[in-house]
Amino acid sequence: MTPSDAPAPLTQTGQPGRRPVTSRAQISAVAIDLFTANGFEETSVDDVADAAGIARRTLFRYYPSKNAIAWGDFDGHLDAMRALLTDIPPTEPIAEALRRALISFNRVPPAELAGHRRRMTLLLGVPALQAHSMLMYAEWRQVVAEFCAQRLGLSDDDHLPQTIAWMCLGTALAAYDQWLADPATDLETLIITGSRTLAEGVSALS
Amino acid sequence: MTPSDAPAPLTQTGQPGRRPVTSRAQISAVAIDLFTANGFEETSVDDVADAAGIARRTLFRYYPSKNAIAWGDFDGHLDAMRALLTDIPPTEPIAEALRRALISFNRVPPAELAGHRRRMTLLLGVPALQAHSMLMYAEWRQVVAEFCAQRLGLSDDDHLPQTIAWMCLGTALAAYDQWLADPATDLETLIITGSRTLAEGVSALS
DNA sequence: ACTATAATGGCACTCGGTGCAGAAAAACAC
DNA sequence: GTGTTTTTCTGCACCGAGTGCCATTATAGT
Repeated sequence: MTPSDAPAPLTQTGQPGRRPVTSRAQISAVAIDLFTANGFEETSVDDVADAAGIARRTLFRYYPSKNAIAWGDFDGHLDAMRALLTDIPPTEPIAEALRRALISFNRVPPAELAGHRRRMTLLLGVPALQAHSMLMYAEWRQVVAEFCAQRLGLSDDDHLPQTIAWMCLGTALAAYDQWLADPATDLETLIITGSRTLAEGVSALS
Repeated sequence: MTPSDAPAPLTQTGQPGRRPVTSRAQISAVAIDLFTANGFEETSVDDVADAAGIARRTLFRYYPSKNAIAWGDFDGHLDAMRALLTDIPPTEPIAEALRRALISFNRVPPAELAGHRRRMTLLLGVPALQAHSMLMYAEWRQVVAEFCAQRLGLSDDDHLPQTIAWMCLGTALAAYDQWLADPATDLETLIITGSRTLAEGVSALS
């Protein structure tokens, strides 16, 4: 969740060599415009390259695939999530820590909210992107699993941390689905509600 | 989880027209052999078609994509999951119902265990298949969500049923990952362990 | 033998993605 | 300014997945 665009591949001033003509962020923005307006499948990579003012071949040097364009800079946000979790004091119970991290991670400035919504509509709505997102989520889950493992004195790839990471992902994505389906809802409220189920479990329901 | 091969597109005897020369199940079996032996990316669709003794064009009439071949007949198993859930008596608490369904759904006859393992190794290990699987999981989640919604007197697409469905999926997949990583583990035991976290929540851990 | 039906198979085409080699821009040295 | 080095951009040829179209082949029934 919460991908977006950041600086990324910008050559330092003072370095030799030709300057990049554009940026990953700009390409992603242009592409999302096209995808939203004309549909993802209906928009070819050439269309995006043309709109971005670069050659097709160049586009594939900024992004490894058409799917990846829609995500923009995700690695940057992964680092943010990692920082968020490590900054939480060890006194905080693990369920509360995850709840707070989920909320902070998915908070977006009001100015970016509309754009964020458009992007997430694509990522969670277009089948090809739903599928591709699985690969992004895997990295995100790993970050959560590392935190849980550390807290529980286990290894990253142990069963329990991985299970919790999956559940956190589910909590976030279920909230996003609701939020996208109904613009009147508040994403943060949904995440808080979901975190309750995450913390208290399914047996607390019946 | 737990895909496999079933009859699927077999023309009824007594019908006019040419008989199918093979079956979805057979194609999937042949393909998994190739994928496992030579790698998924390294194996072309033509390779699979040749090994199955049919034309490339014909292969795409059995399966809509290369990715789908690895899954075999999933819809059949979806129906099984649906039946499993509806057969559980309403007196059973929801957490217990989900636990039992997860266990039954993922139980495989010992004779098929080795093949199942090979298939799941591909599905959960190859990036392209991990991604594609997301689309299968979506249908599976929907089945679980429908059950939860009915139990809780809510709509299929309400927040809570969808959240629970996501968590169930996570429980199953985390168990599978562990099982594949270490052949000595028992899948059912892992699912039972995961179901505990699902039922009791994360706050029960610290 | 003739007809209707359903599956197979070949061909050409689109599109996503890659390897390669050369052109273009920028910094620096002289 | 000329030349060198570094980095990016671009065009081209190529591969593999997936599709539309149409002819071909096999089966059942008359």
